[in-house]
Amino acid sequence: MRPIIKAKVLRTKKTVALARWLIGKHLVRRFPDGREEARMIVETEAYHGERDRACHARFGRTRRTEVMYGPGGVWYVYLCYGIHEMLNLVVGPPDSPAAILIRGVEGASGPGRVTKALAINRALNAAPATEPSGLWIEDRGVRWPPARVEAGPRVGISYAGPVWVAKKWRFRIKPVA
DNA sequence: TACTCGATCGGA
DNA sequence: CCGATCGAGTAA
Repeated sequence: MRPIIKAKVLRTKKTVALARWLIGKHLVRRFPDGREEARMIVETEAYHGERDRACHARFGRTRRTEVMYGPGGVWYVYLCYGIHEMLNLVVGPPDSPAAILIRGVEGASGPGRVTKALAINRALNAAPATEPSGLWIEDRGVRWPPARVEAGPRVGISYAGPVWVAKKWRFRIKPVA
């Protein structure tokens, strides 16, 4: 059996805790030609609820954010700056819009690079992340000590205002100094 | 319909 | 520092 993460975990744990928990898990991609590639997640960011002024759900329920209002365990993929596809994992129970941006995996630092490296685009929006279809997550047993995971402010959200910029909802494995 | 601006990146 | 490049969201 593949160690695929369960949807229940993604719907019950809190958003920020899940963003931290996701570090060390593996993002597994099955390309259209059947080939598979797995990369460890090394950087994430949490976006939680309509109150979070940095979250797309701050405008409420719209065509784009609809997927975030469904149950956790599916992908939310959107286009940013007209160029970059951004990969997010929807988490939480229904009607609780929240998502985690995958900002980095082994060999690809930056959300735009992650999707480019694994050929991910909006065709995967709303697709399940908890079964071996096109893209899913596995727990392959990697455990990083808390001291190796750094929490810091989210990137590129200055429009959200100081209160939300200050939240340390970005997680990444510390570079080996 | 006419704006504005973005959860970024690569090049100058 | 700046341009790319397009669609979501707002205002009208």
